[in-house]
Amino acid sequence: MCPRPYKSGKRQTSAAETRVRILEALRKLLANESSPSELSMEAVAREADISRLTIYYQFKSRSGLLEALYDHLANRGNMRQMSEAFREPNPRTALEKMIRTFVQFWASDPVVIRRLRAMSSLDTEIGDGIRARDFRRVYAANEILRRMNKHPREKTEPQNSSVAEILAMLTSFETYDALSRAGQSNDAITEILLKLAHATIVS
Amino acid sequence: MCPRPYKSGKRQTSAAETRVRILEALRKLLANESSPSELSMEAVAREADISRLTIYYQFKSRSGLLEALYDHLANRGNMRQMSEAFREPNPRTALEKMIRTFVQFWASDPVVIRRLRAMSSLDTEIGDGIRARDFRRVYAANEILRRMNKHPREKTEPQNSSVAEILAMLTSFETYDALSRAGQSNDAITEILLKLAHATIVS
DNA sequence: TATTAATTATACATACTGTATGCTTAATAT
DNA sequence: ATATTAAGCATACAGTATGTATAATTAATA
Repeated sequence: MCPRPYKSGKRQTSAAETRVRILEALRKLLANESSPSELSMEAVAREADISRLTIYYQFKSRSGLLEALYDHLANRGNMRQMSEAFREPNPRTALEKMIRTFVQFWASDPVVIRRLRAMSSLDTEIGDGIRARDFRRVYAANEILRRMNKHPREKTEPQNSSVAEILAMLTSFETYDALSRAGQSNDAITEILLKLAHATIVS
Repeated sequence: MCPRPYKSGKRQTSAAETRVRILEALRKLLANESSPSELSMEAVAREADISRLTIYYQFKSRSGLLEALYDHLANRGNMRQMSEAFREPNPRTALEKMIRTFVQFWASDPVVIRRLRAMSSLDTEIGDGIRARDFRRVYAANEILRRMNKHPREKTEPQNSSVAEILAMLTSFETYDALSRAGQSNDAITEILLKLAHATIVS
């Protein structure tokens, strides 16, 4: 009857390790080209060498598991570099760093990201979380444009208000994926995006 | 024991009508925003007011049904305009017509196309068919570039060989969808793509 | 020593895919 | 006119998936 908090300790650490092991198992299965939609909770549990019910215990549902994977991927890819890009005083350099950061991130695990995003298009639960993260690129681009003074407070010109959205589109996974699947190297993609971004902001 | 061909007649016509009714039912279910992944063969059968087994009879499997939908959508959207773009003698006008054609097509049923493409990313059976159709845009862009004499036989410059792939990326559904979801109108998207395409071919 | 978090085992309800078998009906061929 | 066939449907079944309920186990913590 007495509530005992159990703030932290080995148990929490152990549980966190379990979560990572589950997420890594999921990532491994999704990365396997040969198994496209053979993604069952039981398969993930087998791969992680734990019980199927532990997944439900740690991540409420299938959707919860997949949503957690997106943040896990952001930690694996170097998405922390984005804060570095924001600290960059020169806005043009900031834009360049933003482009390079996202190319590197999308390239870190394209197959997994592609499939995860595909599932999010079919499941609103996951979809909302990913769309919110996608919108951060619009915000980041807007911030950079504001610093360039190319984007004053007055939004009279509709041409200008769409620039951030175009930059967000250019730095999207889908843009990277289309060019990557066409055989372009990551460096080549970066160059292409830098040029297109430049053409966008000077127009 | 005697083989009787049964070439054509009312039965084939009736079967064709059934196929269309099934495809339209599937399209309606996929277009319904509220039902994301509640897409079962039984639901399609109910919507089409036929038996579930008729779907398997007409389209071998679930994958077969979804693959058939893509061609069905191409007929509904005005994809026949692409041949018109090809007959255009002026290559710049041809590129413009290509962009307008695809914007119109993607806009014809974006929710259905998005989900269908998402499923194709998870199912190799459907995925191959859609990737083959996507590649037609690279071919079309290459043809237009060839007519512009911007793309001679010698492929010494890697810069030039990637132009067609960039144009194919710009006319992709994902590019349209990113801009459309950001709130851009179809006309605005067309203008944006025309500018980006222009910036690509003059670089 | 009692309590609790984390994990597991067993079982179950529900739903979906795909196949097998056979039946019906209307169109078609001889 | 009669046999044949395509199209569609009813029932049943096997296999697999998600998610929940219940209870048991183990190790960490109060």
